[in-house]
Amino acid sequence: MRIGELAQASGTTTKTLRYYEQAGLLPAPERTITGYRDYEPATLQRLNFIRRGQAAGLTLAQIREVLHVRDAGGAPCHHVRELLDSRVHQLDRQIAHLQALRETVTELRDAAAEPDPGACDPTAVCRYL
Amino acid sequence: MRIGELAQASGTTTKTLRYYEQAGLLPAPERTITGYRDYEPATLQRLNFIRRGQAAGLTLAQIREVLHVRDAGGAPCHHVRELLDSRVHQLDRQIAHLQALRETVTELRDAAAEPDPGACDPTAVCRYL
DNA sequence: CTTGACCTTCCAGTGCGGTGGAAGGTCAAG
DNA sequence: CTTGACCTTCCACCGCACTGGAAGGTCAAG
Repeated sequence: MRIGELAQASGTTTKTLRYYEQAGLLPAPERTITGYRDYEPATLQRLNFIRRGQAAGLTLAQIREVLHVRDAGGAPCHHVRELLDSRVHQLDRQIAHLQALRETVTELRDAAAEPDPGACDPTAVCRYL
Repeated sequence: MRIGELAQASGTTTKTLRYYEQAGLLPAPERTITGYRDYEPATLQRLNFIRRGQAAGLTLAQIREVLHVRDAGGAPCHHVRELLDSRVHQLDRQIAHLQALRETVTELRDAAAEPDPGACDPTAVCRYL
């Protein structure tokens, strides 16, 4: 299949597919006599995998590592589990951080809800922040 | 005060201070005869405000707007309240999104905790993601 | 034979908040 | 007078995941 076809089938763009190739996420496909990329249908599975990885918040670099393990003939299960595990911990930290921030910002906003411009010191810019 | 002094007093770098000036967050300071930047001490308050804004997750562009309101002689209380309010809503959305993602990723990780490489289809790369 | 959709490569830019480094001027201490 | 810390401008680069556009080749339909 040609690149436009694959792009449509996978819900992405030709630009992105060429970028993935250059970034080592997709292997360089066969070419037609005239130089057009000619993808195997299985590439669609690979792109779906990439999308699932992205949906889980993995970086393309992490996804690429998994793909390379698979391409080298290995079973990346263990590697994937580790990635997911560290991702869960990262999410826990992010969530905790955002929740604490939400507390702080909410307090600031409530304090600013009934402003008293007269009490402000212009050199401090705004006492509500 | 010179730029290095201000950088140390504010806990940032000379690079960042010049960047803030170029970005419109700091006004161009006086210069000594030899061209050195000569900051007023009040600039420290301004930098503290910028840091508080950043700590609340505001972008430099948003902080700049507040500063410009203040520089124009206005009281930015109302503007600040709106910013903080929209920031709270944004945080709510981010937290909800990350929590849902955490659920999904946790499930994936648990499924991958006892892997069965034999059941995998290499063309799908990894069935645990 | 032309039109228009598709493909190719290559280079450059996006947003965000800086950071790095080169080439050169200034200042205080010794 | 020299040394070393500090300052100046300017231009370029970081990560991340693309995106835009120019200049040109290919293909099928009409």
